[in-house]
Amino acid sequence: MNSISLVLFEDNDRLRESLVFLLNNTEGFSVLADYNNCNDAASAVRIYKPDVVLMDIDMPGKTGVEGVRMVKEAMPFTAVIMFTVFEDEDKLFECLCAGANGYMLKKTPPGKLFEAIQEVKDGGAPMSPSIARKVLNSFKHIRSTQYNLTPRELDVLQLLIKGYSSKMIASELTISFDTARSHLKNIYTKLHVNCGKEAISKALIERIL
Amino acid sequence: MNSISLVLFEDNDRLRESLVFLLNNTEGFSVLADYNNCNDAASAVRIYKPDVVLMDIDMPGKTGVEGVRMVKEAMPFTAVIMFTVFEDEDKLFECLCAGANGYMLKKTPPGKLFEAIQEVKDGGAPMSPSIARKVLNSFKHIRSTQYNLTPRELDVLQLLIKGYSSKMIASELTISFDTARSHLKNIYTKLHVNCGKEAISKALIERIL
DNA sequence: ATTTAACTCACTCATTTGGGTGAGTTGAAG
DNA sequence: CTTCAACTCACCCAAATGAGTGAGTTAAAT
Repeated sequence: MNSISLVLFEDNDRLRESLVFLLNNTEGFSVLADYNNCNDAASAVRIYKPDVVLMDIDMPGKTGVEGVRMVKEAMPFTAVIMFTVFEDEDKLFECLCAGANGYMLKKTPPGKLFEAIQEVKDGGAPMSPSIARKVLNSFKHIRSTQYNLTPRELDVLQLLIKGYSSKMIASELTISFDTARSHLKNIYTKLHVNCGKEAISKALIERIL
Repeated sequence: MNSISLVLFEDNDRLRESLVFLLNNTEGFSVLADYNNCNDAASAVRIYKPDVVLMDIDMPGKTGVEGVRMVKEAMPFTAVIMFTVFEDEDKLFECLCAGANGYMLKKTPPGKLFEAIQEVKDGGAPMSPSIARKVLNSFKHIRSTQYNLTPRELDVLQLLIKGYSSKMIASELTISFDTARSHLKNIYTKLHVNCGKEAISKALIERIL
C-alpha cells in the first residue's frame, strides 16, 4: 500500500530492465511501467499516476529534458528524478527549469538511488554530490531572468517574502497601496501563480532572489 | 575591495596558521583575524564584521556550536562555515539550528574550501558531499522539534507551502474548513508569525519541512 | 518623433484570511 | 480513572487579498 510506485524512462534496455528487476524485488518499490523513450511520457504518468518518475536525459527522440517538462505539465506533483551519465550544466539547468526534483548520476549505487527515490517521494531533492554544486551554480543564472521580473517587481517580491503585507510594501517603497498591489499582480502573472503564498514558495524554492 | 573578509576560529595552531597564510596569499580573500577559541566570537565579529566566519566545532572552552550561535546573535547576516573533522550527526544538527551556513570537512582540499567560502558569501550553502545527506537527515529530525508542531500541523504547513488555500487544505486532508484554519492559526502562533506568507518563508528558509 | 516598457495610481467586488472564543472527541500517559 | 495533548468543528468580524479594468508619467530605445 505504501510502496512507492514508479515509472521509468531509459533507453538503455539492459540498464532499464535491471532497474525494474531490482526495484520490483525491493520492498517498498514497484515499477508500474517502463519505457525506452519518453515520447508518451505525458499519457504514461496520467495513466499510472506514479509517485516517482525516473528519467534518463539522453534518449533518442524526445530528450529527458522534454520528458520532465511533459510529466510536470501532465502531473505537476509527480516527483521526477533525472538519471543520467552526463553532468552537462546546460541540460541540468534546463531540467531544473522544467521542474525536475532530483538528479542522480548513473554511477550511483542502487542503494543510494533507492534512497533518493524514497527521499524525493518525501518531498526532498536528492542529488548526486558532484552535481549539487552545479545545481547551485545553475540557480545563480536563474535569478529572475527566467520570469523577466522588473527591478521594481524584484523589490516587491523581496518584501513579500519577508512577510510584508501590501500595505507594508507600499509604505516601505513609498508608493501607493494600489501600486504595490499592482506590482504584486504582475509578479503573480509572471511567476504563473495565483497568490502571494505561492509566489513566496516559488521564489524561495527556485531561489529567484 | 571585493575581496572576501574572514575571521577564523580554529584551535589547531598549525592548521589555522596554514589557512591564514593560504587565504591571505590567495586573491580575493583576506583574513581579518584568527583565534584558537571562540570565547570572544561575538565581539570579534562585531569588531571585524567579516563576510565569512570559518568555525571549527571541536575547540577547548566554548565549542563551535556555541560559537556559531554567538556569531549569529551578534551579526545575523555573517555567513558561518563549520569546519570540522567529525561528521557527528548531533553536532551537525545543533549547528544547523544555530544557523550555520555551510559545513566543510577538514579533509576538503583548500581549493574546494575557497570555493565554499565564495559560495557562502554569495548566499549559497556549501557542504561536503558526505555530510550533505546527513544534513537532510538531520533536518528530518527537526521537523517541528523547534516549534513543536504536531504531525497534523506539519501536514497543514506542507500544503500551505504548496500554495494551498485553507479550503484546499481542508479538502486535501478531509477535514472541515474551520479545522484547517484552526490548525493554521496554531501554526502561526507556534512559528511566531502573523500570516501564512510569513509562515511559508520561515518554513522554507529554516527548512522546517 | 514615436513607440515601448516600467512605474505609478485608482476603483470595484467577491473571496480569503487572521484573530478570537468556545467546545466536543479521542487516545495515550500518569 | 482522570488528565492532557492532539484533533476536530463552528461562528463572528474586520482586514487583506486577487482579479479585473483603466489610465497617466517618464525614460529609454528605435
